[in-house]
Amino acid sequence: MTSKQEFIEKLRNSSLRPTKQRINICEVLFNRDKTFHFTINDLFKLIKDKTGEKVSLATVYNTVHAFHKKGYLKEIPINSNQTYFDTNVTDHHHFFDVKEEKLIDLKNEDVGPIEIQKSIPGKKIKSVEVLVKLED
Amino acid sequence: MTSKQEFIEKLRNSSLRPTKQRINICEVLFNRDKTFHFTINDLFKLIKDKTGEKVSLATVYNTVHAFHKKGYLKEIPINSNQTYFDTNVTDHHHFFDVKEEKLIDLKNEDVGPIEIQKSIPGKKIKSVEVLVKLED
DNA sequence: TTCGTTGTTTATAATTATTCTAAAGAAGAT
DNA sequence: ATCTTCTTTAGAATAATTATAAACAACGAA
Ligand SMILES: [Mn+2]
Ligand SMILES: [Mn+2]
Ligand SMILES: [Zn+2]
Ligand SMILES: [Zn+2]
Repeated sequence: MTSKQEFIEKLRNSSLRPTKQRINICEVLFNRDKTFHFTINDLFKLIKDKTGEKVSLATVYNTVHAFHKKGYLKEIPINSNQTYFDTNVTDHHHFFDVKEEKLIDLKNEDVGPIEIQKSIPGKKIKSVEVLVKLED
Repeated sequence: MTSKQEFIEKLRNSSLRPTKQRINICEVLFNRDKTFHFTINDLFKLIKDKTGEKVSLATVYNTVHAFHKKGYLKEIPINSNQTYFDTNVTDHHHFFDVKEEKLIDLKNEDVGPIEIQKSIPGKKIKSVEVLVKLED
C-alpha cells in the first residue's frame, strides 16, 4: 500500500515516530475519499472497528493534537460537549446539523468571499470561519 | 430604579420567579451600556464583586441557561474549555483574540451580507455566524 | 395574614471530556 | 547487541457542567 508511506511522512513531519498504533490512527483518518469530521470518541471507536486493534485513548488524543498542531487536522469551532476535528484543512466553512450533530462542508464558493472591514491595532487575522446552523 | 422592573419582566418571561439572587445576576448581565461577553465563571466572580453578595454556581448556571433558552443570551461558538455567552442577542459576528481569550463584536456592516448558496433538503438555516480569530 | 403549594437556592455529589503520570515497552542510533 | 530516547497505556487528576435533595422563599387562595 502506497498510503502507508504517506502516513509515515505525516508522522515524521509531526515529530512522531511511526508506530503501529499511529499508523492505525492514520488509516482511519486519512485513508478516505471525502473529508472526515469527527470527535476523539468517534475516532477511538472507528479505530477498533476498522483495524480490529485497540489504541489507547491517550494515544488517540496525543496523535490528534500533534496532527492538529502540525496542520494536518483542523479544529472546528462549535459549542458541543466534544471537540470536532476535520481532515479537510483547507479554508472552508460548515453547516452544523444541530439535531444530528453532524458537520457538513461548505465550499468557499457556496459562501462567497468574506471581507472583514474592521481591524484591531496590533492584531492580525488568523482565520475567518462561517458556521451555519441547520434545523428541521 | 427602573431597570429592576425590566429584570423582573425578563425573569418572568423566562418562567423564573424574581428572587434576590436572580436580580443580582440580572444586575451584572443587563445593567450595562455595551455588550457583555462572558463565561459562567466570569459572571460568577463579577456577581460577588459588583453586588457584594454571593450567588451559588448552580443558580448562575440555571439562570443563564434559562435566559439563553428564552433568547436573552446568545451562545458564541468557540472552542474553549469554557462556554462563552453574549448579552448582544442580535445577529452579529465576532473577533476572538486567541491570546487574550476575549471576544469583540463585529457589526454586520463590518462583515457584509453572507449568502449561503447551498441548501440541505429538509433543513433550514437557523443561524449564520462568522468567527474571526486574531493573533499578534 | 396564614397556609399550602410550588418553585428556588445551595452544598455537594456525579458526570464527562480532556490532560497528566509513571511504569513497561518499542524505535532508532551506534 | 546495547543504549538512549520516545511511546503506549492504565489509571489518576482536573475541570466544566449537570444532577440531587434538603432547607428555604415566593405565590396565591382562603
Ligand atoms: Mn487542540
Ligand atoms: Mn446552553
Ligand atoms: Zn470540513
Ligand atoms: Zn457579541
